[in-house]
Amino acid sequence: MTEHDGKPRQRRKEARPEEIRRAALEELAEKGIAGSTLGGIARRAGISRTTVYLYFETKQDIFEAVARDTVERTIDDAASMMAGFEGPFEQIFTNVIDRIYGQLVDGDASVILRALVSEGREQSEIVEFYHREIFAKGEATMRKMIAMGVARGELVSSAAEIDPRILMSPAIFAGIWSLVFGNIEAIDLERFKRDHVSLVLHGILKSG
Amino acid sequence: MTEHDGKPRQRRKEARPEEIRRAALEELAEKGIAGSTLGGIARRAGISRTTVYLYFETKQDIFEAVARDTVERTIDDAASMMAGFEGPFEQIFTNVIDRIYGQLVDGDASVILRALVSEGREQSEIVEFYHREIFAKGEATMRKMIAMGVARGELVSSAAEIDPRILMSPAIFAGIWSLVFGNIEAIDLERFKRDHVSLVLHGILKSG
Amino acid sequence: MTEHDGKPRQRRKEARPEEIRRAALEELAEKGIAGSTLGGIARRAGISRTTVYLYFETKQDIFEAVARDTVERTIDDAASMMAGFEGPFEQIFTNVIDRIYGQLVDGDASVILRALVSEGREQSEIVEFYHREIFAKGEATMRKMIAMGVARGELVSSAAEIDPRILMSPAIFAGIWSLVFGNIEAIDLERFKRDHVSLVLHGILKSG
Amino acid sequence: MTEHDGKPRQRRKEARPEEIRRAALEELAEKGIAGSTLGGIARRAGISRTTVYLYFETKQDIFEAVARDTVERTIDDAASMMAGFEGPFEQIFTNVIDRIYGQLVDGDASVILRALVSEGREQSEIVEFYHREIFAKGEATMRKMIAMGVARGELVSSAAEIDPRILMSPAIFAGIWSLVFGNIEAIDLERFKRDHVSLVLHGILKSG
DNA sequence: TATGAATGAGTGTTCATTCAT
DNA sequence: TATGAATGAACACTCATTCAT
Repeated sequence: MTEHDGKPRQRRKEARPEEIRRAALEELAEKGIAGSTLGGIARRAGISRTTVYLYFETKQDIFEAVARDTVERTIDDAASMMAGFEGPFEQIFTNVIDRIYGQLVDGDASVILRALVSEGREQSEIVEFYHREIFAKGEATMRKMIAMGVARGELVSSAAEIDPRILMSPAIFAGIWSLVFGNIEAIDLERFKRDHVSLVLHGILKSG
Repeated sequence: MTEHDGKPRQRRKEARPEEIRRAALEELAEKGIAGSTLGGIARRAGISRTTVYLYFETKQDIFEAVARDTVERTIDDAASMMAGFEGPFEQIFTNVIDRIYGQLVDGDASVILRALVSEGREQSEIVEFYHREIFAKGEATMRKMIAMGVARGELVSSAAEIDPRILMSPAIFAGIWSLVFGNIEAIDLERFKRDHVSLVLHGILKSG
Repeated sequence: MTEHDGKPRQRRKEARPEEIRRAALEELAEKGIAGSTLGGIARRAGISRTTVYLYFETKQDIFEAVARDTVERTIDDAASMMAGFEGPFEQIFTNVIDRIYGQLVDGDASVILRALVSEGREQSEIVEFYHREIFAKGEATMRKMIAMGVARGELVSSAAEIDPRILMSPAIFAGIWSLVFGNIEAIDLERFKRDHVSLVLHGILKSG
Repeated sequence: MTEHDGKPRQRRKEARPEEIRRAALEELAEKGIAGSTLGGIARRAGISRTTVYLYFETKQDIFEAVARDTVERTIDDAASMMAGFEGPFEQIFTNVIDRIYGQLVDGDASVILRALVSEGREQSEIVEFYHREIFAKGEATMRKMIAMGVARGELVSSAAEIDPRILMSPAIFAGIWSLVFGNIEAIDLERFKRDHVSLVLHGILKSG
């Protein structure tokens, strides 16, 4: 039994890499990184197993490409985030958080996140890449945003000291929760986001 | 070359399952779920590969047992958390958060967490188990704690409405971060915890 | 389709390695080193492909073992050659040549010889091994024999200067000829040996 | 990544087959017959893998052509050998032997020789071809030469009975030795040739 | 003529699992 | 209880060859 179903050979040089990446992402989402096979990817892409090797040197390469691809889109999205640095802090922050959820819960990034957690060995180049390109940059952006809020007098000055990753933790949590427990107990995302923002802004203590 | 190295065959059929579980946890921590093999587990346990089958029906079974095991210990720990429901809310919360970090960042739970994320298929029984026994209970506990804080007048009344998972998200995040990026950029855990608690309590907005 | 034909599992721990080596030698003889597959070896040995891995770590290992094995037997045989260092030179030489043909033309050594020629990359450990254990030793033995002949006054003194490999070249040639052209034009071995000995002893020039 | 590197497409359909043969010979010399790939040949020839199929039907065909090609050159060379059938036998023989070494040790024939030994299946057409065109003819030539020597009274009459292949065996041996052990222990070719000729002419026995 | 795209058949190797003792 | 022996299923990857332009 072979992967592809014997359709006439189609020449799709341009489109293939993208198709393969998409197929790989699908496979990844469904089977996890351990369960993903080249055969599965090929089948999803509608090509033969060997054709994959025309575009990628190795299985690892495919997944790295997928990760990079997703990263790039995430980065592009992040860049557009920067643009909206106007208005009151609350609005900006809400906006940013919204974007993060879009990527991490609904978008492809959640699949990559899972792969990262699964295979995350420290020596992996892709892990370093992700750390450098996504998390470090995201952290820096957050820091800048907070500094701005402090400068404007909207935030308490101690806010500048807080580890910015804490401010976005609930989004990561939501992404993982959806992956693992999504079908058992889905998160009411809108509410969750609202609570997230509200907590970050006001805390829960009475006096403040 | 076989797995076990011929150590004196100790007659401890009672202890075996526990030994295997411990070995599996080690293997899991070191190799990740994809890289874990029965042979590796057997070697660590000092027994032969086939002996494992006397105690567990399948590889999957072992890991489920390990997860359950860890869960139980986590639950016991959680139970002890309940005891300390005295003093001001801030102190209680700090205490609880401390425990969670202990489990999720330093303890065995992080290994299970990774496995959960890696292999987490919704249909998996172990996922349901984990959801039911850990997260749901943890959520309930948190909710109770908050309700208490509100009742005592320490917390804003709207706190009772907040999804309690948000309050512990940074801990989950820290656990995952340590697994994935731990060697690239370690988290200053004490500071992170302090920031976590502080944020949850006060938020970052000025007026409060 | 698997290799072995579904016979009940037989436990033959002791005998297996030898059986596998024999199977590998067969396969080697029939298919050459390029055409030899693990599956073929397994089939010949009447076991499954994976069983081979219980006894050898890699395909390369098998062939090295086969080569070593054959070498050892050849060496043992060579050792027994030494014993016969009595009688007139002509007789001794005839004896030795006889042995060499036995190994190189009829025996397993021809198969190894072919493999050596086929795969003989300089870096290969097995090539060095063969050179050191077989050819160098053989050369030394020949040299000793000739020196003895000279000392006894049976051989011209210049014989001691001749590269001893020349004296056994026809045997190597016959071995290779049999491998390559054996079925097209078989060598009349008895005659060939007689001619070989005669040429080495008397040459073809009239005066002498 | 493709094989050819986009050099200006030269219109030389005449030259192509020859170029491919040359490339194949290179590949054969470097990688051996097992390690030779169509891709490698194409790359060396500076064309694409599929272009090869315009000139040769199959990989096997290429190698047969290469062998034939080399054979032809060897035959041409052998023909020129014939011309020099003047002078004393010793000189003629020395000349012929010299030529054989030139082909078999230094020349392309050694590469073919190795391939022949490696893949030499009896049913192979190329083996028959080689046997018929090279060895049989060489044998005949040698036989003629010896007959001449006997007729002239230079050689013992029994020389006519000797299998002529024996007389050239050391050359074959030297060719193979160089291929296999060349890097470990090179042969001093001049000396080897001298010894070879000397042995064939005089033998090593004292009285003669 | 020339080539890039595509593929089927095959290879060595790993691993969870079963058999026999 | 414990284990060594054995195996089937699977997988990543290679390569000669064909298709379509």
